[in-house]
Amino acid sequence: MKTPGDTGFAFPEWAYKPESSPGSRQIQLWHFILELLRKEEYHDVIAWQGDYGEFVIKDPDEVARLWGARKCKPQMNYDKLSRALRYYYNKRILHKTKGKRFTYKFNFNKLVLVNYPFIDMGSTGGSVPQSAPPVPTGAGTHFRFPPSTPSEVLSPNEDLRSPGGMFSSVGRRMARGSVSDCSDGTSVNSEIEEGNTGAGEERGERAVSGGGGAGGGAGYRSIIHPRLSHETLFRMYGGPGNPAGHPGSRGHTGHRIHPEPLSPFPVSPLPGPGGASLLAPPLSPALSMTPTSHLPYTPSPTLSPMLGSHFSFNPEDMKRYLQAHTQSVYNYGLSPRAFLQYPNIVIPQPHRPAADKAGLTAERGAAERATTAGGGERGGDRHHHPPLAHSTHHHPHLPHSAHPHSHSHPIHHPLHLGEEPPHMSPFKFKLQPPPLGRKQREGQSQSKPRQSSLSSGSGSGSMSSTSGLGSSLSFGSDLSSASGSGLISASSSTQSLNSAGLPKIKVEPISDIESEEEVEVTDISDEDPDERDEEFELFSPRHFRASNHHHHHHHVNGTATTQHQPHPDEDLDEDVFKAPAPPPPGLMPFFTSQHTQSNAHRGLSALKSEPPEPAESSTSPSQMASAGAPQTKCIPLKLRFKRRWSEDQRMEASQEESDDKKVRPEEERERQRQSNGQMEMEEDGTGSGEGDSPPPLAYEGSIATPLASHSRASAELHRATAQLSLENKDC
DNA sequence: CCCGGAAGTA
DNA sequence: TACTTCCGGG
Repeated sequence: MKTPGDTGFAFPEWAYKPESSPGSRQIQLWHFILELLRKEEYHDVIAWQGDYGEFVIKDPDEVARLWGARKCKPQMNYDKLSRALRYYYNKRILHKTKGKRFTYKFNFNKLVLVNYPFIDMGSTGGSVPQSAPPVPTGAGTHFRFPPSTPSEVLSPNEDLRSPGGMFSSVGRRMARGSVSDCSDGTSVNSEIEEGNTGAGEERGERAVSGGGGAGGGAGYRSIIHPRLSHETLFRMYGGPGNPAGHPGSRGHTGHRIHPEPLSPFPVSPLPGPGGASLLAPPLSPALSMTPTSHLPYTPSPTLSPMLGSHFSFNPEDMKRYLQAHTQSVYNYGLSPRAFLQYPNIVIPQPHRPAADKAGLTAERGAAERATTAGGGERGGDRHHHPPLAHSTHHHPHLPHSAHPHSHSHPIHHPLHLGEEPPHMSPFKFKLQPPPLGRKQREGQSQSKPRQSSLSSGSGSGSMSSTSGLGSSLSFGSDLSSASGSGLISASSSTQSLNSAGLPKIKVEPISDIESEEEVEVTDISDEDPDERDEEFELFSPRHFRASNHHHHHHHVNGTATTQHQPHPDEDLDEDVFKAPAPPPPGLMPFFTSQHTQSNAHRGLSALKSEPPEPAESSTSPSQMASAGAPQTKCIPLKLRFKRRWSEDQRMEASQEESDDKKVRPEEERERQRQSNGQMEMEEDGTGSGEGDSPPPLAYEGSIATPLASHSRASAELHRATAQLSLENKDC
């Protein structure tokens, strides 16, 4: 069967397709929507509003018209367009915000991650639930993926054109000419074109093409959140101090960690230029990749460019990446899941950001024109965001190739990355308290299951985002996972990696862990496991979960155990993408720690990583479940399901879940209804694949692979990832 | 308005 | 694959 493994982490095709074949690919609706959203000009017709990633189509007809123009489908109307949008539900690109007319919400997890794996949404808000992007009203702010600016900077070579540009470039393109083709041209392009805020950028059309390979690893930009950003960024790029870093800097100051009330996205205001916002280095999709999902489309080998090479990561890159993540984890309590992928790597200790700030330049700002708009919008929200300026001129330039680092940390062996011994100690992650937010939200939500919600306290119908959430998301699940401690010695990475030595990661357990777990467990059962998961898709658990689910849960006796597994398919789907990698044994434990463990445990067990200590054992949910698992059992399945559903629906945002339909609706449902107990079964086939043994990871190979491949791969990746070009020419 | 199946197109 | 078109149903 497909082992996802082999593909490894391919993203769902849809995610990058556009990029992959820029020319040919037609623009996708979501790209288009984003494009419109990012232009203030169109605020009258469509704008960010409300929660993270939520946008409202203020003028459906106009949007449809524009879309139709873009696609040369004069017959387009909102009804059709909306149908297309509805298809995104399954893809999880969007959700409908119920109750609000013409309001939809992006699931950035999927989108962003997909496109920019590196971005850590998590870091950001840690909290950002999923969609975080844009700040709602703020014009400048939005999240422009690609800051318009600098794109060039980075990629002179081009591969990436996109980083900076993904959208921006796209937009630009569209605007420029591409759109025009439609005869009627409804002005679309023109409109779009002009709009761009980004005036600053003109960017010369990018010379994109080229593929110059030169870049080597260089230039990726990552999208990072402000929080991480600096450091991370720097790391990624190389020296902090260097120019490269500077561009983006946004955050100086303490960065806005706290999101403004309005903007969910902590980051949102990316600094334009330098901020770089969000781009992710193409490196490894794997890591973050989480995303995807279930799509029916499995990752076909075909698609990804990378396939051939798989992903090869340059060790360096990986390292950086890891560092970044680590850092984020460390700092923000993100889940470590990322690391799974690279068992061998030792993660350097994250440094605390404190210092980094220095580097940042400030954003500057300003450009937003937003002010004017007022009339149209609904009023309420608006921006308060800091203006961003595009600093066009000073581009940060980055060294694309020039990272100082590149050589600086040469990696001897790919595997060896972790030269520095990670300090074990520090690595515990205790998460800092999450900024807040999500939990509250969750709480609310939990309390009120969707529909009923009204009653609950929210009082006002919308809890709307801002208010409550601050920034963080719920770490709940994540946390737990994160917090877990584990000691791992990667004993064997199955892979060949360790040739030299494997780095081991050791995590020290934090005392509270257990408690957490327990709590978690409890919670889960009670509350809603799903929710958590969902929320975090990004970070966490899913990976683990996915695979595990099926297995260990089983009906353990009635107890459904942690997850209910209502939708097996879902899991599967996700598995496909997310779980793909068999967790490296060694690591697993690490991650596993909490609930993770449970998941992990399946894999691990096979592998036999170190067993958690006895004490811990208690923690693992699975065990608990099996053991006594009182938790779950208490709740009737139906209830759980019900809950789940309700939540599901209610959480539009949350995303996932709905999969079942797509895949095999019928079966699933039945199962759900009937047995909760066993639905998993099937899955396991998948999951287990063959045994637990994880399929070989793609990256492995790559990693192992010498640089050569990597360069190529990276280029491809970059390209793919980076650019979303939307060309439309074809009408 | 919104949903989603079904069929068709490229 | 990603819609586009049509459409019945809520």
